[in-house]
Amino acid sequence: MDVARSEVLVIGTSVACRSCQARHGVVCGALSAGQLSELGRHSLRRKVDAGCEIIAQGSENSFYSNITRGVVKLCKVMSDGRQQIVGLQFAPDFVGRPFVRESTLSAEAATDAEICVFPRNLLERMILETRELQRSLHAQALNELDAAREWMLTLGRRTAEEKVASLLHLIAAHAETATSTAFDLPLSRAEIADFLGLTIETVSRQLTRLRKEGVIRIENIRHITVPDMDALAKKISG
Amino acid sequence: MDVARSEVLVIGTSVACRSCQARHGVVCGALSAGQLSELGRHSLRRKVDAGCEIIAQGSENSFYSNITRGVVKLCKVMSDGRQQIVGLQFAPDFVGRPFVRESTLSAEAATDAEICVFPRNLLERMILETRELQRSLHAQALNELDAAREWMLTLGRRTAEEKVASLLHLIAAHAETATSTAFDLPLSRAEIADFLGLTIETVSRQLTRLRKEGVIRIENIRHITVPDMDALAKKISG
DNA sequence: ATTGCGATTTGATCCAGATCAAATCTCCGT
DNA sequence: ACGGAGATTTGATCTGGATCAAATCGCAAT
Repeated sequence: MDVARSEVLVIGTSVACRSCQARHGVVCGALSAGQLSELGRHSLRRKVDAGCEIIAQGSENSFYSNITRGVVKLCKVMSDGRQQIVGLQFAPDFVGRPFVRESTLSAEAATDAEICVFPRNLLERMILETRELQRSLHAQALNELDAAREWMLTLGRRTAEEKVASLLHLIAAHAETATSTAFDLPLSRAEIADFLGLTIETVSRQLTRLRKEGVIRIENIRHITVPDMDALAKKISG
Repeated sequence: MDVARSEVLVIGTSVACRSCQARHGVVCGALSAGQLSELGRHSLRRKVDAGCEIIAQGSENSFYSNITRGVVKLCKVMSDGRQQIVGLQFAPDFVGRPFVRESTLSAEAATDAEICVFPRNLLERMILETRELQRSLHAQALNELDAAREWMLTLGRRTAEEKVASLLHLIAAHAETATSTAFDLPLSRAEIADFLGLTIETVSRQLTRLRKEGVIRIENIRHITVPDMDALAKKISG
């Protein structure tokens, strides 16, 4: 854990998990008041800056988290440096791979974020004890699997323009604004490229192409508006 | 269900699921004797030919299965015909997407196969009733998620030669022979292309390239031997 | 305001893999 | 054995996206 780039807000009190529960964190939302209090005593709330590595690829899975604010990217890197983002997670998702010792991917805050961290052993014990927690984590795993497979279609069979449009559509769907026609990109151009299996140059060219076609407006480098969401959707062949 | 291309072996007796249990089917392996008997009374064993569609994309999820023999491919197709295989499943995997009404992908037998089919409602009730079944399906979902993410790296960032080598490596790992240095391809060239996000021509060229390099021998169109598994692994940049 | 540096865009060229086209190979039915 | 049709391989060419190169932008530190 990169302590230098994170700030621990609360340690070792049952207060720690109130925030998760209030936000229906996948873990905390499934626990009884008593369990929540026990979890709270052993958990901590962390504020992490964009870019902070929460889990390192190849490291031991010694803790898990709930995301309470912000966006987390899941990334796999090859020994020669090529890398691929294999998932984006948003509040109130659970982050971690239960029941496996070593992580096969890294998890990194894509934006400034807040997470609620619990020790591995305690969480795994609670999963075994608590039907509702297992059910809730099972449901998240199935949703992530659906998302991963949808993304496999994008990676394998869509063109660069369709890929970029798919990403914008995905981000818009998770944007917190009611209109969701204007949103901040949680990813840099390089991260977008790593998500789409493209280069930054191609991402940039496709964004300017969508802009010239009038499908999006690039208010500034991190902020996009979509005048007509259907026009964007039409760019993604179903 | 494409009944024309399948053969129902046993219907409506508690015998039906013995085969799943003996093979440690993900579902049947998690049930008590009493539950197994109830499941057996409502399940049926089917023999399906290669190419038989088990679940159609967009259809209602009205039943689930255990694979007891053979290989099943999970496939997504776009309206313009482009398609992507998003998963391969082997015995004793469970096939289906619990808790979702409509299937977002199709499942098709890649080889001749046998599956044990249960009705949706019964299985979902048993999941809610039975810790061990939920645990077991949760574990499979997590494993499929790991596999899907590994494959996203392959789709997004590996070259055609690395992709083909990755596929051969994957198949070899699931081959049932003890040596696993010689195996049958469960997929045609077209299916391999759809799994790797390539065209059949590129798949064919990469296979002959690997053959000319001495990494594989193509005994016949569906049968490969790998003289030195490490040489194959070296073709896949980690 | 000015400098400096990383992020982004834009331009020029290249190339891995797609596309188009044609042989071969397999295997099934007669 | 003989057709014949689909599957596979091989060849020729094209092209979308990569790579190499150079502005330009954004913004934090001075």
